[in-house]
Amino acid sequence: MSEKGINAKKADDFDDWYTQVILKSELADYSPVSGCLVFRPLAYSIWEQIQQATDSMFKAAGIRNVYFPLLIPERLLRKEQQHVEGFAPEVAWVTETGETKLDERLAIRPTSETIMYESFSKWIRSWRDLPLRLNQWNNVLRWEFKHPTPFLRSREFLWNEGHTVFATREEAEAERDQILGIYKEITEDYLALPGVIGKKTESEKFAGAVASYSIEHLMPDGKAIQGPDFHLDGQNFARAFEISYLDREGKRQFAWQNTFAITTREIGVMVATHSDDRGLVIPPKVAPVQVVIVPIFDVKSRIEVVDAASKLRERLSQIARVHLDDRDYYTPGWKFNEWEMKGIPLRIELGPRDILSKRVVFVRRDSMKKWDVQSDRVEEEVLSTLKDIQQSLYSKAKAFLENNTHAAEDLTELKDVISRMKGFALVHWCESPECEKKIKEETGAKITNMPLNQPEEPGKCVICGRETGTIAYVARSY
RNA sequence: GGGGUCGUCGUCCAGUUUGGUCUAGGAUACCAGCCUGGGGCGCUGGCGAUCGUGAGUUCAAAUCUCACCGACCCCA
Repeated sequence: MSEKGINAKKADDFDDWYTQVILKSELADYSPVSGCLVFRPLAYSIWEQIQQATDSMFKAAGIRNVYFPLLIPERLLRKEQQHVEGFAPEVAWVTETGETKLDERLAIRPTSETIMYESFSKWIRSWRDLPLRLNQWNNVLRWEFKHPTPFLRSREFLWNEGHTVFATREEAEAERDQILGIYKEITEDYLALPGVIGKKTESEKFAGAVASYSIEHLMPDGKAIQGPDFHLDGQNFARAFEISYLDREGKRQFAWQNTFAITTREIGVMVATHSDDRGLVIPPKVAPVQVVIVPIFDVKSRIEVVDAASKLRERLSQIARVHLDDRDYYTPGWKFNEWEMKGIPLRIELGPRDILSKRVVFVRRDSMKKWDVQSDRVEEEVLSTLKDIQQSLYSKAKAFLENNTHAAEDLTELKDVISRMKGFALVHWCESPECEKKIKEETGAKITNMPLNQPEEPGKCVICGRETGTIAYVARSY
């Protein structure tokens, strides 16, 4: 096989395999700037699917889109103490234009809290102005020091950043489950990616937040990676930016705020989770092309076959995103390999023999199963197959997550779970920073998050043995 | 954060150990033509590289030295 194919095995050499899948499927490419990836059409169209699905759910929830500038004046970035400390090392600055040095340097946004909240403080005057629920789809830049990995850790990435403002703490906190519910639906039902939902620890929470929540995925190499997140900001930013309103009694009150995000990292998690040694496997719901029709013809049958394939495409375009590959300078075998590499969920082959017997050949990408379908049943079979692939990818990933989550009672068991079995350990934890730190030192793993539904019965902290009602997920992570 | 491997046509690699044979070789891709077409098919011809960047050593550097940049791997 030529170098077009992937020559690393997912099971043996995960990192090499991951890089090859991304480059060879033409999802993305490296750029001249380290850590800044080129999203090729395939990756970008997957992102558009994620974006459109998420965006319509946000809109249904009453959230509106805005766009704020890329550049943030330094004085704004410095307004919230913990926020600036959290991001300072990773911020890139614009300091001059042409030959002229700027009076005040401008940060390239690592996130937009500070520039948005400057405006919020002007816009919010009365309880009638609340809630204010805004979102923007954009790019952000964080100059990471760890070495970048395509999609999973890049310096520039694309995301949504939701920024909402409420009159009361209760309303703000109620938004949490709504947003996490949307992210859960996107990750599970669209990307076929299961995860564990929970609260981040104090040391891992977002810079400036009161509490952070996340969906954590498990990668095939047994390491956890943070997915979408949601932050309760309390009144921290409201106080720093003077976002206040007059309540019904005419009293001035600080507002309550939240922020939330899903990023292009999900594309990387999706690739890593579902794909195999042949290349990408894309879940049907986010696949830019769900069905590819490959006509098979020789000189004599060419016109007849392409004509039949075009008619089939017309029919199927009513129910699915379908592409007809009628290029005549590649052989069918060549096309099979290409579309498999690119992860298209379902292939339909149509040749002279099929026309005679009024059938077509189906091949599904996830299982590579091949079977005949009668021509008059094609629509029905396409719909049920796509649905089944979507379901099957999720079930497989879910089983992997469950099979790689183990309870650990003490440090010995924890070490065993982390180093030997990989994946998540579920432990009791006394919530002390000392024990959290010790987990990291002793195992190289960290607390990813704490499940929202905590157990009724208390247990003993995995490190110090003190009684505690808190359980937490621990894993090595990206 | 610490350690390691590597950088040569678009891509993957040989050549570096022992400087001269390199006017840098192969495969693949690409272009033209033929042939084919149910798993990356075959044949002929063609295009394609100031050897990552910069300095140094030398009569002579892809090859030796130093610095920088970048990619990848392992560990925390």
